[in-house]
Amino acid sequence: MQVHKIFLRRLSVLELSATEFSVLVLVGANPGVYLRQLGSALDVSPPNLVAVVDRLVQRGVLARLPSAEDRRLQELHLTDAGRHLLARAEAQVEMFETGLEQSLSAAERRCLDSALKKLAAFDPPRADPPGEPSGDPRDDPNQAGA
Amino acid sequence: MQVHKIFLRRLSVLELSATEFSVLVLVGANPGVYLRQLGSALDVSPPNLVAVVDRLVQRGVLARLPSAEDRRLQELHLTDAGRHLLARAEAQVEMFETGLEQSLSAAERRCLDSALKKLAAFDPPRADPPGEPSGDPRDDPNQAGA
DNA sequence: TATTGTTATACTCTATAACTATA
DNA sequence: TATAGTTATAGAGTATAACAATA
Repeated sequence: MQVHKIFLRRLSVLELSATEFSVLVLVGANPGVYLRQLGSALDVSPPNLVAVVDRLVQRGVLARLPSAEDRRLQELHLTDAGRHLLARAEAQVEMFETGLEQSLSAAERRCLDSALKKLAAFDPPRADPPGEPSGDPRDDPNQAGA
Repeated sequence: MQVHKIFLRRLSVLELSATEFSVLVLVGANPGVYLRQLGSALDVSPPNLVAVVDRLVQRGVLARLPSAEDRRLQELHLTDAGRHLLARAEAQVEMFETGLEQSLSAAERRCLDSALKKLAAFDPPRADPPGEPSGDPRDDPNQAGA
């Protein structure tokens, strides 16, 4: 979480949130993606993504182009300013990641990587004993005690 | 982040947020703490903590007792129901942590621990080149490009 | 004058229902 | 009817200013 905070601070230098940065990266790598595709890739619902795209469009870094085949769709593209901003952001992030990597040895990086992969794959053993979620009637709330 | 999500899901079984759980743990370990002390320990501002405490008091797990010496202060204590809920929550968390630990070998745990400690201590090299934050006038927003 | 708990307020994120225009 | 983008709205989480009571 500490590392994530520093990552966000780096992006904030360019007035970008993590979501906005992700949008730039994904649109840059997939010119013409549709809003819904972008949203499912980022796990952001369409209603919430509209505001993000709006802001980036008004900022002049993103453009909505109507699709020729299906007039419900709109292709998302980076503008020239968008490509420039993305390049600056990626430079910031790369610098950040390099700094991070250098604070660990090669062996530590390998070990961390493998440990985190295992933790990310962790599927918790279901352990809901037949006790009620919270409305436990035996929990009569009464006096305090020091 | 994935692990944190699972942690939150465990607590949600008892209808507890991470902050609420922290409050129960800290008040349980420090009976009589004041709201401001609690807030600075949790990095939650007093205005925001009031609502959290309100909810736990109304739920019957926390109690506000007026301080005898300074009538501006209020001691926070767990009720009997609060101690019971805390015990259940700690059991959930302990089960969760045990599951996590068992998905790694002892060597992996040691290595992960040391690597994360180093990353948490990471202090980013200041790298703000004399470029403007974002209002760069040379970023004239113009046409898109596929 | 300073401090504790509190109210009010605002701004971001997130989540859901419903609308429009297309298909 | 189904889908894409959109609007409106509500709920959390977070941040700041200001207030009453007390020191």
